[in-house]
Amino acid sequence: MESYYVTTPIYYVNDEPHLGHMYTTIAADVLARYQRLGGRDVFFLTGVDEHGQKVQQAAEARGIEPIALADQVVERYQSLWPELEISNDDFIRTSSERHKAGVQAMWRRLENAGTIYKDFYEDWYCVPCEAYWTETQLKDAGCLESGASDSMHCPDCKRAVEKIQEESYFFRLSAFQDRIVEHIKANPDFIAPASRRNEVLSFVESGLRDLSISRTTFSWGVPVPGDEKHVIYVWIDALTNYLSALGFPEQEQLKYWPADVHLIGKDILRFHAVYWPAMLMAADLPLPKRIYAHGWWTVEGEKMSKSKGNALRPADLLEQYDADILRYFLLREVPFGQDGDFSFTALKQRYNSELANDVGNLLNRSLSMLKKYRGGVLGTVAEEQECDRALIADVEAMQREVADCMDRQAFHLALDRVNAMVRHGNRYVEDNAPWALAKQGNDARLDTVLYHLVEILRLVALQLLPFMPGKMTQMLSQILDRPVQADEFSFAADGGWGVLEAGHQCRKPEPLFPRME
RNA sequence: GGCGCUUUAGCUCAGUCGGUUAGAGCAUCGGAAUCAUAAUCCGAGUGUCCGGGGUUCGAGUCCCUGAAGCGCCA
Repeated sequence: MESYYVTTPIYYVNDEPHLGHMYTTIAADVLARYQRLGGRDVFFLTGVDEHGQKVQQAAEARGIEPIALADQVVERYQSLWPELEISNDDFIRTSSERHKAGVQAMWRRLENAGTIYKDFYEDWYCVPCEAYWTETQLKDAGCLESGASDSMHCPDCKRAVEKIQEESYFFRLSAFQDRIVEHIKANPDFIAPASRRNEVLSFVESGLRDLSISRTTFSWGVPVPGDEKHVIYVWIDALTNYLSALGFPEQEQLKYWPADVHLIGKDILRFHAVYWPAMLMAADLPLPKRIYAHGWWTVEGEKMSKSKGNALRPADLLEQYDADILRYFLLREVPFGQDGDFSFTALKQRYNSELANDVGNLLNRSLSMLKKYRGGVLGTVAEEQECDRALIADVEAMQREVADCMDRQAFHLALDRVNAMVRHGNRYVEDNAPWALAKQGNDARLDTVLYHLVEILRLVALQLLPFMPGKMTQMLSQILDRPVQADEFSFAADGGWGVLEAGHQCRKPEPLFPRME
């Protein structure tokens, strides 16, 4: 069976779960569910990054061990994901033994390949503030006292900062510049969306500098093999999660590697599109097939921030809306890859027009008529007319086009295509006016029309199942008249036209998406 | 400062290789229908395709230039 490996980033435990984490993880889940329906052997990974100075300091400030702090935040993620119907196959923690083994193995591979060397890392340090600043940060903040780089001052307290030198291991990133450029050029879909690809390309072409990959200033992390006063810095530690979760290095044959897609936020694009491929090249491992950087959400037109206090908390959203509604809105409202705005009026508008009025009402009116005119039982299909054939052709086109969209992570277009199918269904009802057929006693035509309606509803539900697993299992329950599970379906067994048979009984409908007032 | 992107209907956006009358959804207005969650369907549109210049038989599309907004890098 063909495999499919999709990942989210590992989320940093210094931060509570927010809308951004929720967004990436839902997108990954929809891909995973869609591929499972398509019969692929799916591995969907998410997890947390627990290491680093910030977590160590936050733990110290609270007088607890870093692992205790991490445990608390991990619990927040692990309890949130099921509420959002996230179907991840694994959850990787960087503090786990299997991850440490993977990271240290990666280090040794890089070392054996001759791509690691020891040198000194330079930084600026403000003694009173106990804060480290990079030269770039200071220059950006305009902290040059006399315009010369040896007279920097601290952006916070404005006092002079001193240059410190720290022993550090380096990775020869510069040696991979040409190969990375070649790879990006030879694989147009490697980095998506295209605008990000261009950014990365110009960044790499402008010249790569070697990367500092260890620290001695904190200890909460994976020790460098053979030099325990060094801790492996975030790049190698975090990125290697995608392999350690698969059993690297124990498993020589990594079943799911290379990943089909790493979903990431645009803030970590460079690490995934440049550092990670270089590391994999050095370690002589295949590169992921695609890295997709999605955009940011604003809330009611404003940037989310702690100081404004307008950050949307997933738990609060879930009190107001079904997980399915949030999943649908997030993926429908904004093209994946672009920034978007989360507004409650937009959510309500989309919900009412697309889910309540179009999908929900088509289900309701169709099953109501079936109940009213035929006791809920499907009849046999008589002679098909042109409009019936057009409807079937449209369903089949929808299935192909949605598949194409999902291959490109174009969620909003996939949903738009399904909505077009639903509109076609509503048009079909008007064109055929089953109530008139019932009045005329034209049973043969009435049965044919009702059958076509129920079949397209079933196939529409199947396409929407990855997006709204809860609502769509309800929809399928109404159609199939039995309790169903999302994972019992597949495109192979259920995706064809005509699976429902004459004599099949459907349920009396209940509104699936009640209108929001 | 360098590189790149964007600018199209009231709003959000699509528009392939230069080719008939520039499209979709939402919102608005008019009509039809009564199966349905007052949902649905049909119809009507409205356009300085950011400005200016150029290439061409022909430009939303290609080239030059200006403006505004944004991204990455420095």
